[in-house]
Order: sequence, then structure tokens, then C-alpha cells
Amino acid sequence: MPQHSHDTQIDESQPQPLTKDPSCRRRSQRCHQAILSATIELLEEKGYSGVSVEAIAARAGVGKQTIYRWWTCKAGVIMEAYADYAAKSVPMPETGSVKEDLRQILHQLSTILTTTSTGAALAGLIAEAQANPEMADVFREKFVASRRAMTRTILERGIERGELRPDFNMDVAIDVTYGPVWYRLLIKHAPLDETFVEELVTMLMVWMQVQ
Amino acid sequence: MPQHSHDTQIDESQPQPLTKDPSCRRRSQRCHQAILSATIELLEEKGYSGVSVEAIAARAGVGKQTIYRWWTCKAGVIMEAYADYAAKSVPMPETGSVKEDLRQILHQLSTILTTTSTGAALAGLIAEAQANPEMADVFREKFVASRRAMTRTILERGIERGELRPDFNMDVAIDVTYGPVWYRLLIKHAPLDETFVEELVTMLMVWMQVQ
Amino acid sequence: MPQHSHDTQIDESQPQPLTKDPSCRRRSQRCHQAILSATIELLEEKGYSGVSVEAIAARAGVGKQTIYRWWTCKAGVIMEAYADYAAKSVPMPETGSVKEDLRQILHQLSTILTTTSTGAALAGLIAEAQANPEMADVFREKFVASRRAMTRTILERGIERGELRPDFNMDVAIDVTYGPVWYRLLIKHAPLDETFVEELVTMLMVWMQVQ
Amino acid sequence: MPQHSHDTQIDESQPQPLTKDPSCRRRSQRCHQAILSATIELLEEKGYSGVSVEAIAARAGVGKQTIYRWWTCKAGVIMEAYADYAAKSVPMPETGSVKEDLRQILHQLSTILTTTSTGAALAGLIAEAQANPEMADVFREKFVASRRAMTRTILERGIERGELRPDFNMDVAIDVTYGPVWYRLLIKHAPLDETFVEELVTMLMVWMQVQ
DNA sequence: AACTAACCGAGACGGTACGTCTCGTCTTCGC
DNA sequence: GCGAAGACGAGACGTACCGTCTCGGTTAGTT
Repeated sequence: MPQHSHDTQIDESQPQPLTKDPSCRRRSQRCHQAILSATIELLEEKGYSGVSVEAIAARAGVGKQTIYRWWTCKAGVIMEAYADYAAKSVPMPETGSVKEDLRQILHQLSTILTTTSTGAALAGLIAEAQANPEMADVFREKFVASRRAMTRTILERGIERGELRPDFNMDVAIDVTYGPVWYRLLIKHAPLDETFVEELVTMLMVWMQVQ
Repeated sequence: MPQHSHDTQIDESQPQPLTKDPSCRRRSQRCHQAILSATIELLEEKGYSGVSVEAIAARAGVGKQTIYRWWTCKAGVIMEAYADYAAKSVPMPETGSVKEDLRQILHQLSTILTTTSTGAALAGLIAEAQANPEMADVFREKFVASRRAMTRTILERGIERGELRPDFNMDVAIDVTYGPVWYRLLIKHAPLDETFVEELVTMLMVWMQVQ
Repeated sequence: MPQHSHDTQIDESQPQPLTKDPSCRRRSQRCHQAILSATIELLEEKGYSGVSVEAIAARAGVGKQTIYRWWTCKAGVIMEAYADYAAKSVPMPETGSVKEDLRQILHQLSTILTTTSTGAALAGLIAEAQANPEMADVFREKFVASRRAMTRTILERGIERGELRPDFNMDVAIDVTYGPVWYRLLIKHAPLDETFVEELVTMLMVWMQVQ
Repeated sequence: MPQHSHDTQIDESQPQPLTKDPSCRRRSQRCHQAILSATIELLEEKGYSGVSVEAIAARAGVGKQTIYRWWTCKAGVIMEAYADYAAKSVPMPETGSVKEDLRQILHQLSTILTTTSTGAALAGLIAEAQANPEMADVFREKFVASRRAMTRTILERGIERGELRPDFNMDVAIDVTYGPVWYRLLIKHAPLDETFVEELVTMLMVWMQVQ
């Protein structure tokens, strides 16, 4: 992960509606980090709805205003707290095989969603986004777009290599890749496990492969 | 009141954890209906987060206690208000073709989710369910289970008829059927339209058909 | 107490704003008595503010409507429940001495107020009456007027006998007789005991006696 | 703000169980005063029972929590709102005559109780105190104790000067001084007027004077 | 080295909604 | 047909957070 070292730069270099003051002349790294850590702790302990700005501030030993100075709302803080897991730690796989690439991506995604509090966080964020279009935009950009773009690249490369047929609908293919994962995450009717990922990838390949 | 026995049967025949007193000896049909109607009106006007128990009570001309007497929380009311759309109005298609059956089901689902306030309601409910496991159970039972069961039946019939191969994972197939729909509903990165349904059904058939 | 035997008749023969239907065509003696008993029990257990119409009904094994059928409010029930203690059980003393008559009256009053729940009841009723002029009227008539009238008679007899001088203000004398007792009952800054009654009677006699 | 320091001294110099946080690091004088004013307005308009915390907050243009931040209950607010009338405005009279001193005290008290809403307020507070021992303590301390102490001083000076005999019961004397006043205030069977005060003082002097 | 802007913690503020409570009235159903 | 049981409209209760706003007391980056 070569890009991992300049995290901070990535998080704050791009203007985001749910955070403030991108110029960010002076901000205490200590309290910035304390806020994000407190957020993750609270989310793990009490779930998404158990997180309140007041609780974050108290846990982080920070004034509420310090939070509102840099973020517009609770969701903004949570998004930033989970930005690492969900957005940056997605290495573009380069196995030469579409199936293996997809397998790696979905495996990594489902692992993060099930073994950390990221699943609860993102489910809550999706929930919030239903009531807040601006938040929905940021969520898509931050947590959805990069994975979709990466997957698109993988599929396009597969087509170029002749591994995949060129006439399937790319957007639908990506929806079929991620939709079932989010579905299991949110509805919780069945586990989001290795078997599931394997079946899903197999199914995708059947459809997209040259027949 | 000839419709009295009819209503009672529908509303109260199935025990619901988010409602109270299933024995339900006496309750005013007038205010029961007024509450559900007010809930739908408010959800259409202001979205899920704009609905509050206080607003429902005011709109329905009802005391707050009357709502809390029969439901444990806002989500319970909304679930019951949308139970008709989501659960009852699912006719089992009988076209003799799996593809056509699926097309009908997904068409009807996507139409309801996009042309009524049901989409917003269910998105909000899924959100709510993330923080409330009991609610999640009821949601699955009320809004997810019946459609999954129906789809399972359709696919099993397809296998019996030899239309589908018998060796695909049934649960994953159903996830792949509904996952992308919920995904587009919640993430809103692309429209949940006729073309999407068509592509999705085609993809599913390619995978499941005898090759 | 010769008049004690026709209690019921006394309570209901005179129209009272806080009770209903003075004609009293049909009323269950059983539940009437159960309500009054439950009221006294509750007042003894939880104090005036712990009494609610709902609690009385539950304790008496009676519907709320049965209470509201005969009384207009909680205070009406409590007044009737304590009517015996406070109004009827005041035997006119006939000792031939004003001082002894007053001593008996005040002794009996202070005993009732301190050894039964009557004190708490009347304190609460006075409180209620502050916010409800109609209740104040009934309270005065039921709990104050008869004692004042009796005391007036005693003092007038004392004047006739030449025991008391005839030129003191009768109303003020009665206020000075009862005011300090209520004052100690309500403010609770000092005990409402035998010594107090003795001092008070002595003081009154000094003032009113022929000097 | 020249009156700033003045207010603070008066409002917060004495610890009060029905108010919170006596240290009181920062509080808005504006809203503190607005709350007390709104309380008095409402009490004058609607009487004691017509005052609710919600109404006070609305009238004062203040959040409910701002009231609950500083007081534990409605009665605490009302007590503080009337503390001025009842506690501060009691000048120790120094006429050299016990009778004149008592006359002044009782005149001032009866005037306040009958010409302002203070009578209604205190009657309501006494009522409230019947159900709440802690409130009763504060009430005694705030509205009763100072007048009793002052009266005691007056009577003791009278004894020293030889104006009064030294062998009457001081506590009973004070009860006889104030009891009849509260009695007329609460029972309202007769006016709390100048004539009454005059008769009462006369009576007291007859009893206490050297004979 | 002093100045000065800003950030910092703390938490009060006006609000909104929560879920509970009790009032006094109205309705149903069983005895 | 009476009466227990309790649903109903109303509205206050006291709590939890929201997002904004002061308040002094540090910092940190000029000057």
C-alpha cells in the first residue's frame, strides 16, 4: 500500500461537504485523532445509534465545538473515522485473472465488513444517507465510487484480454457484484462469508465469460 | 360494520414484536387507520426522518399514548403502514416461464419502490433496523421473507420443469436477484428502472439456465 | 354521638358541587364504600399526591367511570372519605366552662390531624382548593363551617354566662383559635401537641375573659 | 452591566436545595430573569396550577432544559420568583413599641399577600410542600423562618424593655401571630384586611402585656 | 519576547422529540 | 342494563441530543 503513508493528505486535500475548512491552517493532530478514535470506540460499543456528538466529545476529552469546527455532523465524523478501512485500503489486485481479482476484492470487502465495526458503521451511514441527499453524495464518492471504478477497470481489462465477452452491461455487472454483499450486510438473513463470496464470483464469471 | 372482522383479521392475525398486545381485545378502527394514513402522508411529505410520533399523533388527531399503546416505536407504525404494499401486494406469478416470473416480480418491486413512498419507507426501516435487532427480525419476516420464499418456489419449479439446472446455490441466487435492487434503492448511484430489471433478469437466466 | 348513625343521609342529602346526582337514585353501597376505603388506604400509604383516580379505581376493584359518575374529581372523593373524621365527629362539648370546651375541641382536632391520615388529607385538600374556588367553597362548608359555628356557640354561651367579656371580635377569636392549629399542621415547624393546645387555650382565655 | 454583580449576589448567595449547582459558574442573567418574570406573569394570569414548566419556558423564550438545569422542579422556580417579596422585603421595624412593630409587620405581610400574586403563589407552595418534605424544608427556611426570627427579636426586646411579661410561650406567641393570617389566606372565609390585622395585634398585646 | 489570532475545553443556550404519566370522557363487552 | 375494564384526546412531565453560542485559558506563528 504505497499510498497509505500520505493518509492525512488524502483525507483533507479534497474538499468534502461534510467536513469544513479544507485549508486547515491549524488543527490539533491530537484532538483530531482522539475524536476519530473515540468515534470508532463508541461505534463498536454501542452501535451506530449509540454514537452521539456529545458522547464523542466526552470520550475524546474535547469540546463539542471542536467537532463542529471540522465536521458538519455526526455522519461526517463517522465517515472520516472509517475512511481508511473502506476506501483507501483497497489495493488494486493484479493477478491477471478477472475471477481472482474479483475474489480478492470481495473477500477483502466482506472481511472488513464482518470482522470490524465497519459493517455497522456503513450500514448506519447508508441509513443516514436516506434522509440526507448531501450525505448520500459524499457516501457514494467516498465508499462506493472507488470500488466501482476499480472493478470497472478490472472488467475492462478482462474484456481487452478476451477473458470476458464485451457485450454485457458494465454498470449492472458491478451492481451484481456489490449488491448482494450489501444486501447480506444490511438484511442479515444469511452470513456474509467465504462461501457466499465464492458462489457470487462463480456466478458472475459464468455470466460474463465468453461462452 | 361489516368490514370490522375483515380488518381485524388482516391487521392482527400475525403476532408482531413491534406491536403490543396481540390479543388486542378492543381498539378503535378509526384511530388505527387514521394513524397509518397520517404516517404515510407524513412520510411522503417529509421523508422517513421527518416522521415523528408527535407529528403522526397530531396529524391523525390522536393522543400520543394511543400510538404507544399499540406500537413500541415509530418504526413499528411505519412497518405496519407499509405492510400492505410490501407484503400483501405480491401476487405469485404463474407464467410458466422462470424468466417471465422473475421479470414480473422485479418489475412490480421496482415500480413500488420508485413510484410510491415505499422506497423511502423501506430504506428508512433498513436504516433503523441496523440499530435494533428486534426490528431487523420483524423487517426480514415482514418485507423480505415472503418475497424470498416466493422466488424460491419459482426457481424450484423451474428446476422441476428442467428449465433451470439444479446445481446452483439457491440462496445466493435469491440474493443476486434482490441484492442489486436494494443496492440501487439505497445507494442511488443509478436508476432502478425497467432496463436495469431486464438486464438483471437476463443475467440471472444466463447463470441458472441449463447450458 | 347521636347523629352518627345517619351518616349516609347527611353526606348525600345536601347538594354538593363536587359530587353528582344528589337524588342518588341507584348507587351500589358496596362500591361506594369500597371507593372511600381505597381512598383512605392510598392516602395513608402514599400521601395526598400519591392518590390518583386510577389508583383508587384499581384498589377498589371498580371502573374509573364509577368514580366519575358520582364525583367530579379526586378531591371530591377525598373530601367525602374524610368527611366523617373532620366534620361529623365533632361532639358539641357541654362542660359549662368555655376554657374546657375549647380545650376539648382543640384536643380532639389536633389528635385527629396528627394520629390519622386526616391531617395529610386536609393539607392536600387545602392545597387543591387554592387552585379551584369551587372546591374551596365545599371545603369551607364541609370542614371549616361546622367547627366555626360550634365555636361561635360556645363563645356566645360564655358571654351569656358572663364568663367572657362581650366586646371582642368573634370572627377574629375563632381565627385565633383555629389559625395556629392549621399553621402548625401545614408548615410543620413545630409539633401540634397537647402542650401547644394548652398554651393556645390559655392565651385565648386571657384575652377573652373579663379582666 | 452595573447590575450584574448585584443580581448575582442576591440570587446565588444562599444555597438552595431546590436549585442546582450553587457554584454556578456561568449562567445567563438574561434568561434567569426571563424565567422568573415569566413565572410571575403566568402565576398572575392563571394561578398556581396554571403554571407549567413548559409554559414558563415558552413565555420566557427559553428551552425547557435551561429551567431544569438550574431548578429541580416547578416549585423551586416559583419559590425563587417570589423570594424577593417574601424574604427581602421584610424591614425590621424599630418603632420602640412592640404593638407598633407587630402592626407594621402584619400590615406589610397582609398587603403583599392580598394585593400581589404572592398570596396565590405561597398558598400553592404550601400545598406543594404537603407532598414534598424537601420542599417543605426550603419553604420554611425561605418564607417562614426569617419572619419568625424577626418577630422573636421584637418580642424579646419587648420583654427586656419590660413592655411584655417574660413568662409567655414565645413559639406559641409567634404561631398566634402568623397562624390566623395564613388561615385567612388559605381558607378565604373572611378578608385579610386592615381591621383583621388591628384586632389580631390588639389581642396579642392583651395577652402578652404586663397585666 | 511579546503580541495576537485561533484553537481549545467546557458547557449554557433555544429547540425538537422522545416515551411516560395522569386527567376526565367515551366505548365495549361480560355478567 | 349495569358496571369492570380500559381505550381515547389532551397535554405536562423530565430526559436526551441537536447544532449554536459564549467563556476564559492555552498555543503557535508572526513581528
